[in-house]
Amino acid sequence: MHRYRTHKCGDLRKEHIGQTVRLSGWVHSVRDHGGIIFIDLRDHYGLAQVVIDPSQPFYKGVEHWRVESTICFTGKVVARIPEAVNPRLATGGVEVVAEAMEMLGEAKVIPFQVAKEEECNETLRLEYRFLDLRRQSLHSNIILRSKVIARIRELMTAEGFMEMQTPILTSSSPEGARDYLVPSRVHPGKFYALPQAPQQFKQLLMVSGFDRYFQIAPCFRDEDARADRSPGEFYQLDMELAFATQDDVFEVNEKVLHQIFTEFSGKQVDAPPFVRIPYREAMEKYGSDKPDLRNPLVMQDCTELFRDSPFKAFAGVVASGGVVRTLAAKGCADQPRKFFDDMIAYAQSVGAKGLGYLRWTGGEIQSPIAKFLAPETLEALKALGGVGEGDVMFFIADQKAAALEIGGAVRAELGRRLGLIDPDVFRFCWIVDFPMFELDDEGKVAFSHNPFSMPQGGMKALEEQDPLDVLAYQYDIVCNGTELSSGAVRNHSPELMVKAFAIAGYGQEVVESKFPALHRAFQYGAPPHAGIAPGVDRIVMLLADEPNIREVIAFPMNQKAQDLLMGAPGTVEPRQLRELNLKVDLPRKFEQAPPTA
RNA sequence: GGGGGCGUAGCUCAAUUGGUUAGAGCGCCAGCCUGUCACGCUGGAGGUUGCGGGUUCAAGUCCCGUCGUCCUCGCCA
Repeated sequence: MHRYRTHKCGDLRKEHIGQTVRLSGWVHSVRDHGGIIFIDLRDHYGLAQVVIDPSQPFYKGVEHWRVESTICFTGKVVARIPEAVNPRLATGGVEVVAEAMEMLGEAKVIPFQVAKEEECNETLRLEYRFLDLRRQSLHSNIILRSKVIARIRELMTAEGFMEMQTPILTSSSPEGARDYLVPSRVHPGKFYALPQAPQQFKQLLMVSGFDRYFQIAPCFRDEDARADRSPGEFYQLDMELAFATQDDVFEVNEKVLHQIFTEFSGKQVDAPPFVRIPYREAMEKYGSDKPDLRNPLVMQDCTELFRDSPFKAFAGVVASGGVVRTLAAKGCADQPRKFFDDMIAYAQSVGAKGLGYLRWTGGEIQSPIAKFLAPETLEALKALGGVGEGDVMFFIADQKAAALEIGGAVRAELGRRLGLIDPDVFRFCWIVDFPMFELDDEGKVAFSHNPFSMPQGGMKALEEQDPLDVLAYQYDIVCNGTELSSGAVRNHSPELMVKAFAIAGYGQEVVESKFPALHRAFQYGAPPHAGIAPGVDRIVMLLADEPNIREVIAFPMNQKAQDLLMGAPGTVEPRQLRELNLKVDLPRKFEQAPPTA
């Protein structure tokens, strides 16, 4: 008989009746009836009920076992009497009558319950992550993550992609997020950087003649956390395709993502091809470059209807170069006054000066602004919004960029409050045609996304167009309002690269010194190539229906980028610093070494 | 770095306008109980109300500061 187990706890069925089995697992719950004790023994696979009779020599000790201890039982599988069958348990038809037991690992009193999943403060959960991971919801999220990644590997391989590794210790890149740095012992004063993404390596693999690359790639960025952004590190399904167009990238991703989302959720998933929305159109209609398409509301322009309006609040905005945008919400005219007051307060909280509205209810128009509007204006608005009795139109007047942003926020809030978001579907879209350049804070032309993207129109566009009008073959994929990834057709021409950098204010020497590998490689026969890198954590988050990314990561850091279980980051020995030729020079605030976790 | 929420027993939470000895459920400890499966019943222990200061006859409650945590803005080529 195996030292620890002949079966898994979740295995036992009626067919095992009569067999002597050995099980090992955690004490999930103890039900002590004085004359008989029931123990639910739990492992990764399930629960089994073990019965301990008072005649057993170990009976006395069992009463004092703490839950979450690990124990090995040997005993006979018997059928439960009909009244004692538990239909909620896969193993509920049988139980194990213990004949021998061995304590494998005793548990202290646990700081929060594992068997009963009640809310618990997150600091404690992170300090005792190994206990939290035993709990069913987190445990099953991590199982889901493993299955999703395994399936992604199968699907990508079937599409002809090769999984390849790229370095973790690499060089710091000048653009993008802050790097995590690793000091070099061999080269005093020099540093490696952890890759923010394997971007340049995967492009080099294309130049190296590999045709289709993918990797479940760790990415390291020293940026502050959000609910959907884990600090420090995260994983991408990184991929790159040689001799490929934007459509080739879309086709593969639509196929793989549709398959994954269909297989691992009960929700309805958009069928390929996914909707493609130009960036500027997305901003105009949804006020966002990651619209949630489950929300049916769409912004419309009604600036001209207010240009000469007696409603000075709006006409004044228009006269000063601003715009008026409207959102038509069907069937919410009978919402209570509080609803409209709350919407106005919400709009103001996101920067609006106000929020106008028209309600078609009781055969008339109820609105604080209706009296300022001519009958023909009201008719024109009604026609524009396609509204009628029972409907409402909301209005935002501001300078264009602000109006779009506020309108986007109001659109999302209306969707939430009015229950317009179908929770049982995954709606995908591609946002395409991002601008190549934008103005930075100082009003200078800068890359708006990725300096490696191919400008649409090539050299001719770079030479002849206003840089701010040049579009890039740059795209995002969005699911239910979550940005899963950015990608691009890459700029594989050294001349185009130098020209693009020149427009952003960098000389050729900058390209050569900051991106020596790509600049050199592209001069020796580079294939046109394109790629993308959907976020694995976010995919699993959507599939698990979790609002927080930590719920799909086994060992996440807290918002301040600390690992409370391992105590990272921590101090190191002076010897280690000397070896690296490093001296720590703390700001006054930290002169007393902060206590480590 | 900025804004907001939260911080009361091991855990989750309650405590009227500032007013008696800060309570409950779960957990823990002890006892009882032979068919439970969130077992049940009885009893018990457990509190610097995050920390420091202030206002007040009186502070968990109000004010100031500080720390922790979460959400968010900045940031995320």
